[in-house]
Amino acid sequence: MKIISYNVNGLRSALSKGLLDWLQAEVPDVLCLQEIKAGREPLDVSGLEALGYHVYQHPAQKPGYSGVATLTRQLPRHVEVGCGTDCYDLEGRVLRLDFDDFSVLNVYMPSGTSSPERQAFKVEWLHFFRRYVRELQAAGTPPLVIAGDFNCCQRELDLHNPKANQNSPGFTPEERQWFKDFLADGFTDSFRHIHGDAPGHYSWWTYRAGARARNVGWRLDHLLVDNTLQPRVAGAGLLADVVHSDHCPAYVQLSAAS
Amino acid sequence: MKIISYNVNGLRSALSKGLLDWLQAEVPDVLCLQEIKAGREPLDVSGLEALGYHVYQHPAQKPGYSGVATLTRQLPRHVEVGCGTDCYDLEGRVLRLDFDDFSVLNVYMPSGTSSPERQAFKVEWLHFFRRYVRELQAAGTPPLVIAGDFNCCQRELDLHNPKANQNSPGFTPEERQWFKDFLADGFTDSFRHIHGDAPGHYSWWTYRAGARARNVGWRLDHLLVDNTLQPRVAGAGLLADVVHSDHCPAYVQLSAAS
DNA sequence: CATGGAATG
DNA sequence: CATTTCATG
Repeated sequence: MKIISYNVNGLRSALSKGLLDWLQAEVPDVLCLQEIKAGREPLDVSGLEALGYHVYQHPAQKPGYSGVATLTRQLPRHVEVGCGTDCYDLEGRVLRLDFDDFSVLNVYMPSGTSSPERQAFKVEWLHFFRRYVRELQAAGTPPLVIAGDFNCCQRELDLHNPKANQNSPGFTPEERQWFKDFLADGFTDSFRHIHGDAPGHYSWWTYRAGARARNVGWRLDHLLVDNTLQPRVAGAGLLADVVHSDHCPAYVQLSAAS
Repeated sequence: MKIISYNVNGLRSALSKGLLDWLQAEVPDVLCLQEIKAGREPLDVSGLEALGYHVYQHPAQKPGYSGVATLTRQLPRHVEVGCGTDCYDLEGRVLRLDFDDFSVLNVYMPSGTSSPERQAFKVEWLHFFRRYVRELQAAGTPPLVIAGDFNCCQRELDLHNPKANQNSPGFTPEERQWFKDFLADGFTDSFRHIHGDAPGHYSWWTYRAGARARNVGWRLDHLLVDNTLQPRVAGAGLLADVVHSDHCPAYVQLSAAS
């Protein structure tokens, strides 16, 4: 059971760069896409469906902005679009697919880089999201795999230049603490579980100044699993040579339920 | 003395498609450009200057919109930027270079295709322009060569489909009458002077539906010369195989003053 | 259909 | 630096 999270920076753009060929070779069971950037017309997902996927979408209200989609080979037993709070759902950030023994929560967290107002919005979102996840657990949702672009990371080894970014959106003390607390609520960072303290593994590089070629990046894309699923984590990693976007895909491999 | 009028649909775009190479081969004495689409920063014209041209510009106020520029090998004895009426000059439509024995008036006339309001604005402009040219003549300006994108034409043989466009902006009865009156004021259409009633010669083709390959076009770009210059018109034509834009260049060749 | 800008990342 | 939509032609 392979689950991939991939911020595609425009699904149409990624498709034009060969996303389908990659998908056909990779064959994930579940693929969580962020920043699909749907327009006013619904996206044409026939190519994805032709590869055997059921496609669920949560586009933003604003054309060309944000939006998530989840693809799955197996039919989910329930699909939940959005999180029930308008100010977030208008931006198309959350999509949950429940399966028998786990649930995949696809999330695109806000970026704080465009303005202090958006950074404040992001921090509010983070606290909302933590509460929201607790509510899902209390409501009996199957154990969660949270797959998405978190737009933040926790540890110094999660970005190339931690010193210069102590107060940059995505690595503020507040966000780092939030991430720590979130994990302490009962989640495992599948990448660190498999790779320990391995440095230099990133999932996003700015397009500017040849950053990707120099591996000047951040690990912003995460697959967090409920601790009850931790024994099933058979593999995890980043597919840094996949280049349809300024992000690369992140994956987790789950062994069958025992 | 070769004078060219060319609506480049974005000077940066045209430069990226090899405008300099063409210019170097063509070597006009004066080149009138329309729709330069300057941004907020001044356009980089160093490549044009390196070919030995003095470059004069009249950009629009709005970045990326309209704007004209005139290039000349010889220094003009006077340069007049704009026409002195704000509502037109904010759109960067007029630039005059006076030489000893003639004057080159570079003009980009408004398009009426985007709305009825803009068509009304265009018709007002046409009447203003006719008066303006009369005033120039009365003020002792040297005999005019009016070079530009007129965004209209007069005769049925100036567009591929006159029947279907009887009321289209650019070929309304009002505009056709205006054109006739304008010529009657003392101007010669250099193209018709040389080519008579030759059909199928156009200077603009919509980018849509492969119109240029099928020569479904309009002759919108004109070099009108003061009738006193008519004896000097040694050649005129359209360079339809020059493809930096949805327009092609139009030229007139003047023999030396006798 | 193409340009150049804007907002967003 | 790249994506998308927008106004304009």
